[in-house]
Amino acid sequence: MEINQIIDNIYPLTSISKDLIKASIVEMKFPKGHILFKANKIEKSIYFIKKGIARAYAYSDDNQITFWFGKEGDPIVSMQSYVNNEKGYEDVELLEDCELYELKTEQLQKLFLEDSHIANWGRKFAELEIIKSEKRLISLQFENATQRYLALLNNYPSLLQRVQLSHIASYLGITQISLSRIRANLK
Amino acid sequence: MEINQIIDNIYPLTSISKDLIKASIVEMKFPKGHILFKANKIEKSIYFIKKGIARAYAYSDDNQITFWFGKEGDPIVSMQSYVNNEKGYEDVELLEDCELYELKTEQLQKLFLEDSHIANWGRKFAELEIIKSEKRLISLQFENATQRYLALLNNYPSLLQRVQLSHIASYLGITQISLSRIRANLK
DNA sequence: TGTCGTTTTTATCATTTGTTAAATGATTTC
DNA sequence: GAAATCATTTAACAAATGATAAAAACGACA
Repeated sequence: MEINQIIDNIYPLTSISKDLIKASIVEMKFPKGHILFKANKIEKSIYFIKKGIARAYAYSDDNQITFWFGKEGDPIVSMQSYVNNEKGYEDVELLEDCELYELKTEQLQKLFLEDSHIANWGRKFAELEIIKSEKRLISLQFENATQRYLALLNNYPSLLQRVQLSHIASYLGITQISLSRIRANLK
Repeated sequence: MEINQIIDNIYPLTSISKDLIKASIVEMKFPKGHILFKANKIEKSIYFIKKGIARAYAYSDDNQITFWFGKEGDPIVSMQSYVNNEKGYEDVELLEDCELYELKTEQLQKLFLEDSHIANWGRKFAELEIIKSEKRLISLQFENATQRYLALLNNYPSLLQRVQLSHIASYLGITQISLSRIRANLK
């Protein structure tokens, strides 16, 4: 997805303000498997996915637990870094060859203070992330694993073709074996 | 908690901007048991808790499931209404006699467009809500019920004295009976 | 204090999910 | 195309949680 559309989908901006954001954006390519964010590090940039797919995970004991997937158009953000300038707890791994738009947090923070439209764009950006997070939370608390699996496929039909089941199981909060059982029961 | 402190804790504002927000705020009192938000309704206001405690819940089949607690200093927001001007899915019930600060969303939206400092305040407000939501999500996905119970008590020591165990169990994503077992095992 | 209604705990059994191990399938590499 | 590696499924048993019912504890209040 192109950067103009990504920016506009968040909040409509005049072309002047949009150009200010775009002037701070650099396009980058990374291969499948690249680790974009490392846990326990303050991330200095946020990204938008032009092409490809990514996951965020953290460790619980020795297990990687995936808690986020991002696809074309989605932002990649370590919220702890972005909001509080603190170390994040997650790795972000690219699951396909990716084309990304990089935006340095420091530059964005400057724009927030210099341009009130961009401040409102940043507000909307955060608000939309809350909605996503809240939906996911409700899904985890209200639905059982089977319902969550079906809902995920519904929201994201190509996920099965693009991502290993072990990552999906982990995202759903169950073991891969349990997901296998669920899939077997659905047949 | 007083409104000045609540506003400042989110993002520091000049007294001019802060006064603009405060001019739109009305203090209100409601008795224990009052239903502040009703599901399937567009909520026109957000609130801040001066004194008291509240919970948000939604129905799953016939069961109320509590997914949020708010105490002194916390905002009460139906995010679907606040962000998208759409119907919320939750009721909010006051669990004690409450003193609240009411802020009409429409007035706040105006302030966002008129005052860039307030726009940044609104951005920070949203960003802090993301952090809360993300922490809760991680807790639900990474921790078992016992760990979640202990973490909740840790973050919120007075909760046990102020809220029924049935609400806490529901918030933890387990039945009250299961919470009883967990508590018995901890002794 | 004693009763009533509500909240919390305990007990029993069924169901779901986790754990470990092994078998099957799919993909890569030489 | 055979071997090696990785992903997925199946099986058997253990542990955690849910459902239902009943008992115990607690609180409000006459």
